[in-house]
Amino acid sequence: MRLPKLSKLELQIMDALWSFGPSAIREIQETFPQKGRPAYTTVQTMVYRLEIKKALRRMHKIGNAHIFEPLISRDAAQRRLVDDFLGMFGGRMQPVMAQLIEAGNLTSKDVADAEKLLRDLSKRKKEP
Amino acid sequence: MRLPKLSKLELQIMDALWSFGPSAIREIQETFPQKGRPAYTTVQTMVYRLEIKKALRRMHKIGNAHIFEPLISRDAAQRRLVDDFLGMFGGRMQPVMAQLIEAGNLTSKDVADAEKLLRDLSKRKKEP
DNA sequence: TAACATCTATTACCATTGTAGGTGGACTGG
DNA sequence: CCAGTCCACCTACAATGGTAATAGATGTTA
Repeated sequence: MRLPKLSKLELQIMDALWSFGPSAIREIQETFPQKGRPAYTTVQTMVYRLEIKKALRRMHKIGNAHIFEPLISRDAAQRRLVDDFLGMFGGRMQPVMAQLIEAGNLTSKDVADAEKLLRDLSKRKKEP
Repeated sequence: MRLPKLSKLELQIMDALWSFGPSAIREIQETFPQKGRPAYTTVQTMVYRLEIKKALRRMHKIGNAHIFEPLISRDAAQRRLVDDFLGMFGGRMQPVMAQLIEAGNLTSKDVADAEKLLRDLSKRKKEP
C-alpha cells in the first residue's frame, strides 16, 4: 500500500503532526479536546500502528520520549479519502454535489472558488 | 441510531433495493458484477445485519424466499455519508472541493449544475 | 414421490479499529 | 541517591465488517 487507508482517529493523529510538526505522543494526545480525549496509551497504540503502516516514523528522542514525524502528506491522505468517499457513491459526482448543496455545506463562494480553480486548471493544460 | 452508519458493502446492498425495489437475496447478489461478486451467504449475512440495524426489513415471501425492502431512503443514507466525510475534514469544505477538482472528479458541468441548484434553492427560500 | 435445487438459519474466523491496563525502564527534582 | 513522574512496550479485549461453510427446511420437477 503506497497510500494506507487511515481511519478517523488515525487521521486526527496525523493532523496533529501536519499542523504542529514533529511531536511526542503526549503532545499529540493533548491536541484532542479535553472532553472525550483518548487515553495516552490509546494514542500511543494508534501511533505505533501508523508507524507499521509507514504513515509516520520516529525521528529522534528528547529525554526518553520519541518524536514522530509524518511520512505521508496531508494532501495525499486527503486524496485517498476523497477516492474512497466517491467509491461509496459509485463514483458518480452528481448525487454528492447535490447532497453537499442541499445540506447547506456548500456556499456560493465555494462554488465560485471551484469555478475559478477549474478555469485555471484547464488554462494550465492548454498553455503549459 | 436513527440513521445507522453503513459500510461500503452495506451501501451496495441498499443500493440494489433503492434501484430495483424490494428484492430477494439472490437478486441482490446478482446486482454485483460477476467479477468479484461476493458469495450468496456473504450477501445474506450483510442483509441480516442490515435488518438488525433496521435499514431494511422482510416484506413478504415468494416461494420460500424472503423479499426485503429498504427502511432508509437513499437520501438519508447519503446525507449521513456526507456528514461523516466532512467530519474527516474537520467540516471544512474548501480542501474537499479543491481535492475533488484537482483529482478531476469534478467537471465544469458538475459545477454548473451546482450553481443552478444553489440559485434555485435560494429562490425557493425567498419566494415560497 | 424421489432427486435436485434453493433458501434459511446458524456458526465461525480473521482483520481492523478503538480502547486501555500493567510492568518495568529512564529521567528529574530535591 | 531515591522517590515520583513520565514514557515505552506488551498484552488484551470488544465491536464491526467481510468472508463464507454447513446443516437443515422447503419448494420444484421429472
